[in-house]
Amino acid sequence: MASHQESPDLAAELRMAAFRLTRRLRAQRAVDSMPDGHLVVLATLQRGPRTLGELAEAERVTPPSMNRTVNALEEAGYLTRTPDVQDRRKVIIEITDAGRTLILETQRRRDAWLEDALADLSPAERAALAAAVPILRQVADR
Amino acid sequence: MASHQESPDLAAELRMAAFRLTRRLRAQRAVDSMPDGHLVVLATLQRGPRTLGELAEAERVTPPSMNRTVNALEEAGYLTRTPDVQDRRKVIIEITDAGRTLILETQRRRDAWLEDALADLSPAERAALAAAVPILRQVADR
DNA sequence: TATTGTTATACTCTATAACTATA
DNA sequence: TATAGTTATAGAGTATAACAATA
Repeated sequence: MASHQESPDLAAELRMAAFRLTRRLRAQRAVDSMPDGHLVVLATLQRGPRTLGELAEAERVTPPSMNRTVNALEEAGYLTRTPDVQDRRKVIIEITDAGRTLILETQRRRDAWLEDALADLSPAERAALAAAVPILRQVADR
Repeated sequence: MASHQESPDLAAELRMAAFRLTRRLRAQRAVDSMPDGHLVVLATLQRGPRTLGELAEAERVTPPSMNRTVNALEEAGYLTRTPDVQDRRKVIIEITDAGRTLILETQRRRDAWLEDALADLSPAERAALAAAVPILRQVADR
């Protein structure tokens, strides 16, 4: 049936495994009431300031929708808005220290759960995962 | 600092790779207007009939919320409700042929995208992924 | 009296359309 | 006239509280 594949169902099995894993990871949050979408925005801002439009495009969400998310995060003190001096139509959105702390705490919790799980594996199994990670990234980024 | 780990950031890297991959996969749907939660319910029903409470618990959602989802899927013809003859408080929810078709089509599309991506890899890379899949599943199910 | 499912109602997140300010 | 951001409004999805039917 399948021609070149070592496992005919590699795609299906990889899909299911990835969905299950992220589902478990998603459940680990620093602030349980905070929606996942908000955390993703903060994670993006951690890599540098963005305009509203850039954030909206990065999350594949409409500008009004992103505006609401940004409003909530601004009110909570996790980011700041500053008008762009070059083009005053634009607004520069930057993460605050509180936002950075929140992100780090969230990632720490998620990784703590995952590290626990990985610690139960044999060294060979961990090596197999480590070998797979760059390939997974390559597939996801293609 | 890290003691036993081959890559100190294996957990963080695996987390990011898994999130990216599922994000891409989630974008592939058979019916674009259908919410992801609805598809997951149908996927559960594909493994056999369930009561409303079982579905709600499986998705970690409240019964009223699941009821709305089930209403929508029933109206669309993707599942049926039948009273339980043993315990008439219960309702047996079963997937229809239309629902099965929808699920298969969705999985086919998602896997088609993934299979395309996997086809670009070398046999060694595919083998590395195939070796990682059961370990990923073990981690996710722990 | 407890359990299963459902209805009523409110809140959150997202979208489209319309508006303001700037280029 | 076009663009960046915002406001107004509406449509999903989920939650809590209250209710009906059955055990």
